[in-house]
Amino acid sequence: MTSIKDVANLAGVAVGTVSRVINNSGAVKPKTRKKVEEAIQELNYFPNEVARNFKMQKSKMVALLLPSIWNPFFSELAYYIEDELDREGFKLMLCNSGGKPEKELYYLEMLRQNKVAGIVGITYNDIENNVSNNIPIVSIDRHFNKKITCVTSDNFEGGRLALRELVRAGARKPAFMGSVTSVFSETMNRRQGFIHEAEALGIDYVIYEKPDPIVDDNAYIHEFLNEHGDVDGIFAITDMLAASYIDKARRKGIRIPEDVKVIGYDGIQDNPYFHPILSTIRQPVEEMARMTIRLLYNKIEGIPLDKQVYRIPVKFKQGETT
Amino acid sequence: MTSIKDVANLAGVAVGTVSRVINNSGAVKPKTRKKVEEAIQELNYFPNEVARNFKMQKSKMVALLLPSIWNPFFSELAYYIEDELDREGFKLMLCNSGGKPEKELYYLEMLRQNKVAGIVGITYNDIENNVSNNIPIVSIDRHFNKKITCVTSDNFEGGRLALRELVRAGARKPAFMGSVTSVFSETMNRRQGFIHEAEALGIDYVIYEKPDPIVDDNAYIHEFLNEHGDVDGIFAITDMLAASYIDKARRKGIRIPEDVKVIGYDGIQDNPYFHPILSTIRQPVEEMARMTIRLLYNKIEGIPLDKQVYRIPVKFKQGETT
DNA sequence: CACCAAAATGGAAACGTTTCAATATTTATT
DNA sequence: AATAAATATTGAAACGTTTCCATTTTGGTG
Repeated sequence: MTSIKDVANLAGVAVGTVSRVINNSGAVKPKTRKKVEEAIQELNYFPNEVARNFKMQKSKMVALLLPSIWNPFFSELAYYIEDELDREGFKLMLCNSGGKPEKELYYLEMLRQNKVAGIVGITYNDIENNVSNNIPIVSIDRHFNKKITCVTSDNFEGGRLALRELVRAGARKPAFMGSVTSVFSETMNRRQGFIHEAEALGIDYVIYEKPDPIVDDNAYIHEFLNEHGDVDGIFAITDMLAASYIDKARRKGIRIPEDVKVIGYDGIQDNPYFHPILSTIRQPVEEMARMTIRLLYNKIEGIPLDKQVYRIPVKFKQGETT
Repeated sequence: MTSIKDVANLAGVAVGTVSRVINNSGAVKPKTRKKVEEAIQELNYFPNEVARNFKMQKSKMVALLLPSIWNPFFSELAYYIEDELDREGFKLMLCNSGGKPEKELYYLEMLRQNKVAGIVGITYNDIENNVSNNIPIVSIDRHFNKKITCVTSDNFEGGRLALRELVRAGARKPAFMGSVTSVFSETMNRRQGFIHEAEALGIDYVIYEKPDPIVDDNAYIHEFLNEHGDVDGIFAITDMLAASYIDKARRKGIRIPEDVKVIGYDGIQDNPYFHPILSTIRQPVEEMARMTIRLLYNKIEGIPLDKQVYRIPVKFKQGETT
């Protein structure tokens, strides 16, 4: 492989000069620059980025650590994250943890050894405590402790909005469905917002929490259908849960939205060809992604952040289910 | 940062010895090994992977270059690719090209500078000609020239299968819909298989090709509906096109599958909650992903491959539309 | 105990950059 | 034309590994 030394030789200058040319750093005479550029052309030289990273003791690689890229919410997020990173010449390394703590730790260790510039984490562990060194981290949707910066949609407001929309659509007794047991997850606030708004409006409501996030949705939904025949509105904590509920409810002869209005959370549907088109609280994925990366840049450059948690406003997206 | 030198000092040995310990290479006395391991513990030392990559002149990074991770087909693919890579300690770098040639070239250049171990390409350019150096590449679904290895689903067989299933479901006059203008794309074979089988069975058929892949599906589908009222079976070249067709056909009062049977291609739906559940030719995404990576490993290690194109069998997946 | 082969260890070179102090060259000023 | 100041260039050190040759240590054998 041709190196900076070969270029220097051919151009008849010292390696330092070539370095200054390719980095546009320091002064170099136009004539010299030309010679060097010609040599670069001639030899088809390109700088060895690995050597640079090594010498500089830092890379332009950011890791995205998430449960599964297969999940459409995460893949949309990844899309925008990559786009934003690319604007500053950063590269994206993708790590699927499967949500398994041991895999998260394994990746964290690997990332540290690889001296990545930063990490975007969507994790189930208190990663900050495990990353003993100081790789800049921004977390999405979960905040564990005071040290870690978190970007999230405004879950509380989303919960309030969902309740209001259900009521506006005619629901008299709305229910909250879903699992919020992941203690550090921001999702708990969706429930809190829902409750807060219901009480503010003096509306009768049901909280039907799923005790264990792992357990099968089917049994949970069936049980709900049996126990709460009087509910006429559902706020499901995710779109997937909403879709699953609708499927089962319809099989029981319940009409959506006539009998029961349903609102999800996320806004994963990006085409209008698959039904039901969910009414949902849309997470501002693009904005979250871009903000996450810009905050990470600040951290990488040591610029202090003014907040610990950044909440991005959500919007209601009208579908066919309210 | 603590380096191998610090460990050597603390353990009272030479750096070479420490290196042999952490790499399990060469002989080292149990007693010495113990000393070194203690020092490593004590100092919380971990090897600098960047320095290693530099010294070894190779990294364990594989790049996945694709149009958009947001596309569910690609995100599933990426999921399995990452999983397979991880088994051998390789890492995945994600590059969204947006399908734009200039962006593909830009990324290719960057990957070369970063000395990635290999590339998985889902591209619209004849990348092999642009990657003048010899980074190992495996392409998915497109093969441009004789040099580049390609993994694809068995598109020809998929086309035959689609035709057969439409006929089996009762179609008397099936049509092929979609754009195959991307010359190097393997997708052309879907059409060819469809035609081949129709002629073998002596079935009347329609080829309604979309001339320009960029142009809006809506107009194309409307035109089709006006011109081909007698068609009672559709093989759409992608699931998305199938879903779009179904949406528009139903608005016109056409019943699916009673009036027209529809089969897509891809198998992107992985949950049964959104309708229509498409009958489709399912690409064996997981198998394609794993085979791609294993072929790439061979290329990385210089093991010659026995074929140029690897076709993985497809399966018909019954949905609600046939 | 002396000797030898085998095993273990030491230590320097090399990988391709950037950086910086030292030196050389150019330009401006008188 | 001499000098000072500004500009340009050189070349070596350093980054943290691995590797390989040279040297030392070990253990077994006669």
